[in-house]
Amino acid sequence: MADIKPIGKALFLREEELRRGIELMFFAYRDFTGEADSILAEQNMGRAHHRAIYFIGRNPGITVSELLAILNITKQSLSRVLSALVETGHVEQQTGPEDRRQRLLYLTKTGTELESRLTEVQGRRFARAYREAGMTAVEGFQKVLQGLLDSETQQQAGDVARSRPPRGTPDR
Amino acid sequence: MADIKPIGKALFLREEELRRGIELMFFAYRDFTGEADSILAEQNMGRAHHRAIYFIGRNPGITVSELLAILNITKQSLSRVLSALVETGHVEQQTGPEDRRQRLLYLTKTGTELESRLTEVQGRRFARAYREAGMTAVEGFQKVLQGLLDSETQQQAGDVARSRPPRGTPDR
DNA sequence: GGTTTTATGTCAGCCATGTTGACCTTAATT
DNA sequence: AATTAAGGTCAACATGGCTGACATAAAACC
Repeated sequence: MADIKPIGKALFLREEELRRGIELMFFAYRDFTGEADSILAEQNMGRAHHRAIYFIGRNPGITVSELLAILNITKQSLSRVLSALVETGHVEQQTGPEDRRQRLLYLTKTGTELESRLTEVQGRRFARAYREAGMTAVEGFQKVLQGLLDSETQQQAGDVARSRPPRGTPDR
Repeated sequence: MADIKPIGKALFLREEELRRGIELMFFAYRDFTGEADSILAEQNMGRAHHRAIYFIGRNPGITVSELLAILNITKQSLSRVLSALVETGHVEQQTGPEDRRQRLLYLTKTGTELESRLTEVQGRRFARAYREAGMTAVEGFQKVLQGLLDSETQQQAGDVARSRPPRGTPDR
């Protein structure tokens, strides 16, 4: 910001810098999801299952509507995945105690185990990257990713991080 | 690294920090690709087309094999997309001058225009995020994303950034 | 010079995951 | 009693991965 450079070169640098970001995002996201994808494939699941499991694990007792709001997909798409997860015993649905139309979602033991395994491999990757890059870099990383979000997402993303008060545990 | 904290809390913080990273990656990637996806949808294209266009634009004269190595998909998947792009006049294939089995890939004028448009929207998003976050943050961002890559990808990603010597322009 | 390897293409079919649209049920709210 | 909200279901379609099988042309090798 402080230095004044010849406009031509500044623009060139800027474009290169931006392209570098675009490419890094592509490669990093691919590799970041790759390991989890392999584990999921063993269980005949895909990324969609992973996302559902992840956010249910993060927000026990979340409603379908709330989950839809996080994932930004149609209820039909989510429904397919949820049915499969209930079928395979990874997710449990409980009728809402106050509003009985709602189905509150919880991970079962199996679901929790899978979630841990998946989060662990992804966590390891982050732990390595964070360790190598150092604390300052991590702050910058988070700051930039925050800035890449749509403004509507910035709300949500914060909410997830702040973690809704979980709606009780399923009585079993 | 330097500070010694009660193990319990340190682990809790660590896990929260890692989950924050995982979630930010998910949301940021989704929003980052969202705008481009809309533009592509207008033209009846998807992300796969975008990736091909992007990397051909970045490496004029790239061979199908090289492109496959970057994208990490099967030749059948790429072939489908490339055929479509040739059909719609976004990409041109030229038989390799030295090895005539190769088809060197180039963007046409139309292809270049689309590439610019797509890179521009994504670039704008990055430019905003970079500007808001500041130079130090950007460095950290790049460092962490680098660290998230598979080691094989680290090579490639560097190569793309360093940009192969382009193989001539198509003679028209 | 004949064999093997490489680059590429093509056809067919499968699967996961997104979409839209239509329609239904149940229950809370007004 | 009527409306709204939560949720499900069915059907159909598109995209973009995948595998497997097979074809062709040319380079490279022995």
